[in-house]
Amino acid sequence: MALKLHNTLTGTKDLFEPLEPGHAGMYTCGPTVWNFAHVGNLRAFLFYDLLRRHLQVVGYRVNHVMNVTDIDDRILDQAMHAGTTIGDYVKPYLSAFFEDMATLRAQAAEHYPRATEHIGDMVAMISALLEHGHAYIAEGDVYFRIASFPAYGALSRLDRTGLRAGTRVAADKYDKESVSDFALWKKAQPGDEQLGAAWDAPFGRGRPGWHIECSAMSKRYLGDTFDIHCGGIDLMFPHHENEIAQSEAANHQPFARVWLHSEHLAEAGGEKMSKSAGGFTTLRDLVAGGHDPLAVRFFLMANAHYRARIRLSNDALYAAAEQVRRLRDFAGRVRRSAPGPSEDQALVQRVAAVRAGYREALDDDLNLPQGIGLVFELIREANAALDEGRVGERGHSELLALMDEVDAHVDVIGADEPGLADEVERLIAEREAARAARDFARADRLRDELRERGIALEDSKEGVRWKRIRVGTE
RNA sequence: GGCGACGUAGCCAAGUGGCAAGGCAGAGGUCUGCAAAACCUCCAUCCCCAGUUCGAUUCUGGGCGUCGCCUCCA
Repeated sequence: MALKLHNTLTGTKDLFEPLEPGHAGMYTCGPTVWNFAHVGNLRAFLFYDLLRRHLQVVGYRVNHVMNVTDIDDRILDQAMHAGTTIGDYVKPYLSAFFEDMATLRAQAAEHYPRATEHIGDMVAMISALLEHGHAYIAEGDVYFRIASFPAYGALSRLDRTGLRAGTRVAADKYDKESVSDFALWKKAQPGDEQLGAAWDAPFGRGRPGWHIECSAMSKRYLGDTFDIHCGGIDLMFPHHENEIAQSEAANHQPFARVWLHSEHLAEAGGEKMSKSAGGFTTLRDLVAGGHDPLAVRFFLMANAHYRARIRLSNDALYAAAEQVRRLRDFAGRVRRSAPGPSEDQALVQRVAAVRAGYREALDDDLNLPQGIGLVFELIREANAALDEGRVGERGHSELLALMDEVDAHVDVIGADEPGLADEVERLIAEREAARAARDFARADRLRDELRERGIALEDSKEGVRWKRIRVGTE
């Protein structure tokens, strides 16, 4: 079965057909590095990760561009308060972003263009828009003329005539021709020079509006028309709508062919997580709270479908940690077990069926939760078969293949185990000696000590196994 | 006010016009020196009311509830 993706433009799940056979170009709206990314941001970024990984699984060579917005109003405000330049202000948050992505095991994109490094591309595009009457200058600012782009609104299906005669919109600037026209370029303000936030342009010194960066940078790295554009659902309007208008008006070519939007992560109370709405949770908060980053990754990626809203909660995170543990325990068990003498043909067929079902679920608009459900069901059956020695050569290799396929997306199974410290090894040996001497009190004491240090032991016929566990109580 | 989404067990969640995946938590059991892991068993009239249908959780209409977008936002 071929890959189907839910395209916001059509509103349906459509067969994915790339412009160029075997290649997939994707542009994903990245972070604004004015602060740490919150878990809701990270959910979107892990959705991108799932998409790029599955495109690779299907066989595409992926060219993934993820922009970094390093200039916007919030950054300007913060830099001004901090008495520094936007470049310096942004630095720690930029590295924090890459650290978080690494902690969550997100694959690196092929390009991470920064807005401030592509001002020239933006200026060129704005100039083209001005030339063709799609933009106009008003008191030094440049606006996009929405009236010049009749197709505006196709993505979000927003009826602009129903716009509320709003307080905020009207209170904006009234030198715009229409309230919906948006800024492409903002005239330099007195403080902007010190912040390092002003550039020369034929239409006056200033700084870019927010939307233009994505149009300019996607063009630079992927061309006028490209395969996939992703973002959080809140970017659909107006950001993505504006991108389409700018790009298609400037390039006279269709923009992104497929639009994918991921749903929000909500706070425990059910409300959308965002800075303006109050508190927000970062990955660092969760890790400090004792949560395993792998559990966070699994929760954000596999707990629910990307187009379903999810709520962040400790319980959900603990449940995810258990699922990760179960996957890892099972994969480890298969890996270390030698194929048994007898082969349960029914099991072999079951594994093959689950492999196919898993792939089919992912091909169906990246339905990882469904695929994972199939896998867990099989794990129970396979564990039983392993208990009874019914897994032969075929079953063994089928199971290994399945777990590799699962890990190609979730990437929590092969995540490195830290090496066993010499001291821990010594303690295990000591405990074994105590057990052999039937000094169980001493053996249990040693096991408890290790547990307190995050090492859990499992006695089995093949010997003592150890693994890392979450330390402390919740 | 306009547009839209969602409501499945204590919690998270997939899904389908025909006996309701999966995970977590819980109860009982097998195994174990004790544990852990694993396995077995148990745990849902799919928000309410109408309609269409042989049959609806799934389709249609209405209601109630939750949330999102319309304004910076992943």
